[in-house]
Amino acid sequence: MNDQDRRSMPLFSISIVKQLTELTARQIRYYESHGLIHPARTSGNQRLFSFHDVDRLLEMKNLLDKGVNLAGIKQIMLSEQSIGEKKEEVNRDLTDRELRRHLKSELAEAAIPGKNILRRGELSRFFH
DNA sequence: TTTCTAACA
DNA sequence: TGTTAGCA
Repeated sequence: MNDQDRRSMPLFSISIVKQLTELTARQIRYYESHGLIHPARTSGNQRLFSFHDVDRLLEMKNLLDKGVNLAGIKQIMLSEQSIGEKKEEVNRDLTDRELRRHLKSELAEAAIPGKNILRRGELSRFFH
């Protein structure tokens, strides 16, 4: 089993996620209804969150504390997804120089206190 | 007992 | 977003 499988493994009930993220159940469900997270479901229709879901929620919480609204968060999360895809796509056949150019344009596109994304480590190694 | 959906004095 | 109602 690889890291991706582990990160996307549905493990936590909403009560656990509430404690981990300090968000209310109402908020967590609301964000799901807006497509920001995609928790799995038990046979009884109860949500099961993965590390990946929790991670996204934590990032959203940080943005919320910085005054970003739901619409802004949606864009950030979406652009972060495209960054991940771009990274894989780019790592295959482009030079390091071009990789940086792509990532910077993505961040500029996000046009947000992108420091949050950088601080999480995902991209920090590309900006020394 | 906990979570779910829907709806609003 | 909070909160409540009625289920599963």
